[in-house]
Amino acid sequence: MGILFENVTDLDLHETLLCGQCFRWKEQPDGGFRGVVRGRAVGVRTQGGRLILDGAQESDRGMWFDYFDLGLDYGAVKRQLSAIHPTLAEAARFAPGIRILRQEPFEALITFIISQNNHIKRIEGIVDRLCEHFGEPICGGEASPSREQFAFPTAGRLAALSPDDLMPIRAGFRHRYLIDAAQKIADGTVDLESLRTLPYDEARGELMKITGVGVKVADCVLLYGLHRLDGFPLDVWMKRAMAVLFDGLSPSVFGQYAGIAQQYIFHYSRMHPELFDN
DNA sequence: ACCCAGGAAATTC
DNA sequence: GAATTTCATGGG
Repeated sequence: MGILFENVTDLDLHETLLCGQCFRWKEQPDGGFRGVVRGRAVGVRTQGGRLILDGAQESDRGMWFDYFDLGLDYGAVKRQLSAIHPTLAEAARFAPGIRILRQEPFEALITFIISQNNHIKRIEGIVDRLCEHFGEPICGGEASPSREQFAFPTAGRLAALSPDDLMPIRAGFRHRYLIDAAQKIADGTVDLESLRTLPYDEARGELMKITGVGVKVADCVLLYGLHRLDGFPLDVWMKRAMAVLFDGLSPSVFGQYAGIAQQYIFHYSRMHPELFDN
């Protein structure tokens, strides 16, 4: 069981899955990755221009095509972005295989609430514990040599909990934010799917109805969960990068693919922390 | 002991 | 209103 995509370009799994946009893919000793998307546990690897999904069902081909954003020509995007600023061109050359995944909106919401004032390493640990404690165990799919795999928890399941029930995941002051988010999704106060087409500022405003969601987390949810590529999350790394590497330039110059530019710059900055020693 | 982490809420000025 | 403090937790 598996799915094969041929002639895949501009995709490097290491760059795409470990650049800080997602938190559930685990690198394997053979260089592949194992992870869970929309309740499907798979292994993923590349061979030249081939993308191989071990344990995936043929009926999910479209879902995986969308997840890795294979319908967008990232070569063309890079040419367009690289013409805007030489440092952006360099950042894109540094990790030319980054793609913006189409993650589940609710998962993006929860994981980026967890991300606030936190390290990526610790975010991954909290998300793992969240799934192990409150996600449905997955049967079938990719054989799991080490450990059972779990779907990301549903909003309904989390909405029924109280903040103290989250103690085992050790997310600290974020527990009440997570429960508030789950409740507002479960009861329809915030409709994530409607945010795909809403004007950007209105979509952001909807997300900010949730306690614990400010401008930055909202921008991350819109970019990584709803594929709003015009979003440009400004975290501590990006603020430093714009100030130091782009001389205070406004992100608006990056246009409709600003979100992709952001990911090149974020990854480039994180891999070159010495640029900001002062 | 002290500092910071893909921020945002609560408090204070 | 704008600036500062606090919020759990863990690693350096």
